[in-house]
Amino acid sequence: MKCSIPKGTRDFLPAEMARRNYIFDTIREVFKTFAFEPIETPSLENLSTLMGKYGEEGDKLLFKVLNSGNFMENVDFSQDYHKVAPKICERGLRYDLTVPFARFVVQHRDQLTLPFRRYQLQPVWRADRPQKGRYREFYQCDADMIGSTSLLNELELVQMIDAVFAKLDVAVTVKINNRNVLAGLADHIGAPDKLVDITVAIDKLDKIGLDNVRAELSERGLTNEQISALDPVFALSGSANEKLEQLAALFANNEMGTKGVNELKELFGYIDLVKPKCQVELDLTLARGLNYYTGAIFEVKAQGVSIGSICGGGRYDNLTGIFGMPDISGVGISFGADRIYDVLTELDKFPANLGQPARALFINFGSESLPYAISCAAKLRGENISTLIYPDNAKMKKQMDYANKCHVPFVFFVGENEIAAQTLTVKNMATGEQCTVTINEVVALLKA
RNA sequence: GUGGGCGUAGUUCAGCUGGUUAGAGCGCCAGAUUGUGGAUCUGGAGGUCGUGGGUUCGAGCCCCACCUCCCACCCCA
Repeated sequence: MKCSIPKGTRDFLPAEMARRNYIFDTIREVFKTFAFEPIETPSLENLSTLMGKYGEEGDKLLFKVLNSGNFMENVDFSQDYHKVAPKICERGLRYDLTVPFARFVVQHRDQLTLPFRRYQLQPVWRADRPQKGRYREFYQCDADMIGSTSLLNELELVQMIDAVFAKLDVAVTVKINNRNVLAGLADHIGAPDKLVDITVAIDKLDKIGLDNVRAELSERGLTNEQISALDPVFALSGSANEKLEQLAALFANNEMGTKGVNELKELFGYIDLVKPKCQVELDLTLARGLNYYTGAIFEVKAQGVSIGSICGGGRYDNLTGIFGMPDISGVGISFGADRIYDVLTELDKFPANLGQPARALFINFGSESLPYAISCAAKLRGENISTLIYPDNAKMKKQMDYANKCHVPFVFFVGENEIAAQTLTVKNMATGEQCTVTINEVVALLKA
């Protein structure tokens, strides 16, 4: 039988796991530093929890799970599949970590103290067609704060992004926008109902150019007058604060737009104070498709790597409301671990010493010398030094080869000579140097 | 979901206009005086040519379908 795994999923070899864990550990460390607490939620959610939260496209990309048992019972299969699907699939795999988190907050509200900050590192699934940097199963690393509308939260998210990518040594650009500004814009040109169409089209500006954006806006049902009314927005120039001043003037009589501008002004004011290492910019074309965002929206791109965004997020004012707990605002970000992996690979930014399973390997000289090797190995392990005894009395070359391939830095020879003298002969595999020492000297050497 | 490309030993690839027993490098295994690796040399194993149909006297090569992976669109981490 030929074996395989489903399209868009992957196995991870030890060497890959070492690099992946380096990413997860780095992100987790930063989350903890900012006082976030971990939670986990199930892979499966009730489909009713997930449906309708990600827009039309999102619903299509949800993996739905067929009911157990006789799922055909009492179902009229002659009707449209859109109607049949919810009857035979009551559960689905989670699409992101934010919606399940909103559900979690509502469900456990009695046990949570607001404002609540949680982090969550778990896989999500999307029935998308796989591509570069796009998988059907991938990990998101989310940090969200819920129960506070303070823009200090937004600032801290930017600081966390800055900290993570500084640690990973990746140059990134953080793009920030605000849904209220986009809504204000739609309002400004007299097409408040076209908000989604406007944002989707505008979002492609740097990819397809202004003319094509105009064409797409036209296709999406905007009049030429409405489209030209957007021109002042495309013409904005200068620093973030300068753009915001120009925008404020444009929104003089626009409540929604003014709210967005004021929020952005406050946030950029905070950001100026903390002076992040990464590049932070106001990008009025940033839209983000997830339609539960209501305030700030973020997106992070690695400089010099074309792989899409590696981190994204925003504020959602009423996600918990859908589950029966209104007026709770939350804001959060999600790091895409798999894309970050691809970026680090492309940039060759992984530390060289990852994936070293053992610090020490004992050559097996056969049963006579085994008791001594076992006790020496136990001593090293007791000192938290990862140690291996070669399991078989194989040829020396084979054992040395093995040490080489596994990148074991120190190989130990404990045969009859060493046993007689109660010493160990240790070889540094990188330099080839070899010396005979006592077990205590070994511990000091390997811990160094 | 739409469009395009790829698929030959473990791996990276070769394979001429369809024509006998499908090749190479790397890797693997075994040797080169049985307590010393990364070098070299010698020998060896290993392929239902992605899967299933079809065309043909004959198919790795041509045609069709399916699958995988990759690329673009859509959308997104």
